[in-house]
Parts: sequence; structure tokens; C-alpha cells
Amino acid sequence: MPVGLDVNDMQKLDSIVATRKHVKQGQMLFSNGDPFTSLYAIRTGFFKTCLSNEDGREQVTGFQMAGEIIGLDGIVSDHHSCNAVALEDAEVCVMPFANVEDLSREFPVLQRHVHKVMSREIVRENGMMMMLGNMRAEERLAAFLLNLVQRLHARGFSQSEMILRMTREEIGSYLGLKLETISRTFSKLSEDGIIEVKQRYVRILRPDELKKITNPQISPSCS
Amino acid sequence: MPVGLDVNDMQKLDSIVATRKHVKQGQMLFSNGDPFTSLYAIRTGFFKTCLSNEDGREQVTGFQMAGEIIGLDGIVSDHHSCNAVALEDAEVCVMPFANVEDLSREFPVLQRHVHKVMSREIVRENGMMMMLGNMRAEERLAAFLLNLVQRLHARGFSQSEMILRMTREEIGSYLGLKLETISRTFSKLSEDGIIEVKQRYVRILRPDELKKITNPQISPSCS
DNA sequence: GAAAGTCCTTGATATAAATCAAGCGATTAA
DNA sequence: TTAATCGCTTGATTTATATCAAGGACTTTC
Repeated sequence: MPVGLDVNDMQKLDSIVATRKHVKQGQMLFSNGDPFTSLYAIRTGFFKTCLSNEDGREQVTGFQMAGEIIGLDGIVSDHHSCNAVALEDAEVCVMPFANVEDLSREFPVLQRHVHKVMSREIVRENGMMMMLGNMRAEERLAAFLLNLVQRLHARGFSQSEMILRMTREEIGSYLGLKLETISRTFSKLSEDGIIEVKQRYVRILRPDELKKITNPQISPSCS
Repeated sequence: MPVGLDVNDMQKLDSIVATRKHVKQGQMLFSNGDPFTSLYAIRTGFFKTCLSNEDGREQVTGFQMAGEIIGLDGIVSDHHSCNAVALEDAEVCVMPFANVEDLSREFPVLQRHVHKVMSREIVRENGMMMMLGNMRAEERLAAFLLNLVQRLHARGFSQSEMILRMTREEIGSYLGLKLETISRTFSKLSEDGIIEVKQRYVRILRPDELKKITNPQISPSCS
């Protein structure tokens, strides 16, 4: 993380993590209404965060992987307002928010980092609003797949293939679509030779075509 | 804002505001790509923030009024990623973000406040995802109207009537609907005797009915 | 005070995605 | 090995909202 700190400072910064915690697949790290105490940095594993309506409708608000932070929703009201569910066995670093704030005051570089993490989440959600408000099913799924491989690639995985950690229904919830629509759209992209799909396995055969779908205005042959 | 500070501290905190700035109706306070320098606290007036796709599609990401903060999107990349447009003549307090960070380190109460403002925005956008992903047109508009009067009421205005500052098209963009759908849904709510609408003027006649629309599961007569 | 420009409403029709329904494939349990 | 469960696919049909189109109501300009 930050640079330009001496050994002593680094040790202090390490103290931001109180404990580590294992979360089994299917278990919740926190859920709506829980008192907020800590942020969590994912070490390994894969999570979804989701909201449940009073009438049972569920909205997946994000999928998070190693290196990402969850729990920011709890700061405003001292209670969590969503559920965080492990989609595979996971380990997280528990960072009591009091520690985060104390050390942020001492280390401007950490303070800056915390602000950027929160701002990044705001910008991501802005993009989701654009997606949910303006894009068609095929565009949403294409953007979703590109975002997912890009993040996996940044972690050293392939930039063309991946194993999905979530069901069609969860993808659909995230993208504001029904599972049947996700399935049909996968089939369509597959028939068009743009991706290869076999259950949870996805390989991107023509990344440029996929990008073109997310930016439909750029004509196939503009010069 | 914070309490328990002496006069000296209060003066320091005041120094967070460098200048004030007037923004005429239709003008942009900042736009996509602008270098990020400051957060803005709205003193008077009304703003929308919006994203523009490469292919010209626009998504309104929020409507902001007196007392609210805009500009948080710029922190992560040091550049703004959306446009902030005044929907009526406005005045804002310019708070250079460097001041915000410096004073946050000195005043934990300010630090906490900044964190809550950012977290509140994250939670709001989570709710928008639920809205855009799961709700029908009538539910979205009902929730929108209730949210708007509630915020106006918190500022001393009526809890039942208001003058909209935005067009049907802007409401539609925010709610992921077309302007015709907004218009029709206004007419429907009006015919049902739940609201009264005359152009930008809206009066809520039966707030309970409106709330019921946003929570469709709670049956009309559950004893 | 007429003309032009916005913004809004309403009707007719089209369409993307939802819903309903059936069956298949893969994994888990017995 | 069979049965059961869960997740996925595909087809037929419905539906909510978009699109296309016309006209009306305000507001601004000259």
C-alpha cells in the first residue's frame, strides 16, 4: 500500500488489522441491521453484497474479490444496510473503523487512501446507474464480463477466461435482469462467436466485439 | 455542524471554505474531466449531477439541494467523472479538498462527518440500484416524490407540496424511464387522487397511499 | 400581443424483457 | 446406481415500457 514510510510506521499501519476471519461459502460476513464496527479487506475468496426489500425482492449491489474493501455502507448510520455473503470460502482482514480513523489522522497517505476507496465506490455505483438506467441486456452483460476479467487480470489471472463465482440469478439481480434473460444473452453472445460459455466457465473469444457492444455508437467500420 | 469546539476551533473550521461561488441556472459547476480540487457545499439553489455516455445517452445520478455536498466523485482519480448543472441560480461554498483533509486530521469530528457524507452517498446509490433494478415505474416515481418532499420538509418547506426544479425528462433519466412514462405515471397518480399535479407543482394528497405504492407487499388492510 | 421555443400530455403501436412452462445437465445424497 | 436437488437452457406468450406522433400549455422574445 503506501510508500515512503519507515519500519516503525509500517508496523503501526499493520495494527489497523485487528484479526482475520474465515467465512465459509454461503455464510454472511455481516447483514442488514448489524452494528457497524469494522471494514473488511478481502484476502481470499469472493463476496456479493445485496439489499433485500421489505417485500422480498433482492438486489445484488456488487461482487467483491481479493484486495477489495467491504463494509463502507455501515459508516453513515453505525449499522450495516446490506448483506455481505461469501460466494466461496473466504478470508478477510478485520479493520476496526476506530483504528482506521485514528491512523488516518496520523498518516495522510492512509487518509487519502480511505477517501479514494470511498470515492471509487461512489463512481462505480454511478456507472451502475448508467447501466441500469440506459443499457440493453446485451450491453449490460458485455460490460459486466469485461469488468470482471479486467479485475481478475489485475490479480494475475487470465485476461480471456474465468470461472464465474455467481449464479445466473445473481448476475441477473446485479444487472437488473431475470436469470432467463442472462441465460439467453449468454447463448446469443456464444452463437455470435464472441464468447464461449460452458456453465460457469466463460472464455472471451473476441474482446473487441464485446467492447463494441458496450459502446454501440462506434460503428463496426469507421474508416 | 460539530459541537463542543471553542471559538478558536470554530474559526479554523470556517477556514475550510475558501470562497463562495455563484452558478447561474443552466451553468455547470464542474464537468466530466475537470481537475478535482474542491468539494462544494450547496448554500442555495438546486443541482443535478449526470453522466454522459460516449454515445450521448445521459444518466442523471442525483438531484442535490441546500446543505448537500457535491464533488465526491472527483477524489478517486483527481478528475471529476460527472457533470454538475445548476437547475436554478445557486450559490456554493468552495471547500478545497486539501483543506478538508488537513482539518480532518486535526478535528476528529470533522473527519467523522466527511466519512459519513461519503457513506451516505454510497447507501443512497445502493437504494437507487434497488429502484432501477427491481421497481416498476409507479413505484419509482412514488419513492422519488416521497424522498424529495422529505428532504424539502427537513429544510423547513411543506411536507405535502413542492415545485419541481427538473423536467419530466430529467426525472425520467434519474429513474431509468422515458419522459412520456413519467408524464403518464403522474397522470395515473393524479387520477387515483393520490397527488395533485399541475406542471411543476405537485401536492401529495394521500401520503399513505404513496408509501403503499413503494411497499406493495403490505396489503391495504392488514388489520 | 403575436411568434417561437420549451415542456408536457395523450394516443397508437412496437419491442425488449418478463413470465410461464418444460426439460436437461451436473452435482449431491442415499 | 438411483434418486433428488439445483442451476441452466430454451420455447411460447404476456406485459410494461419505449417509441412514434400529434397537439396543447406555458414562457420568452421581439
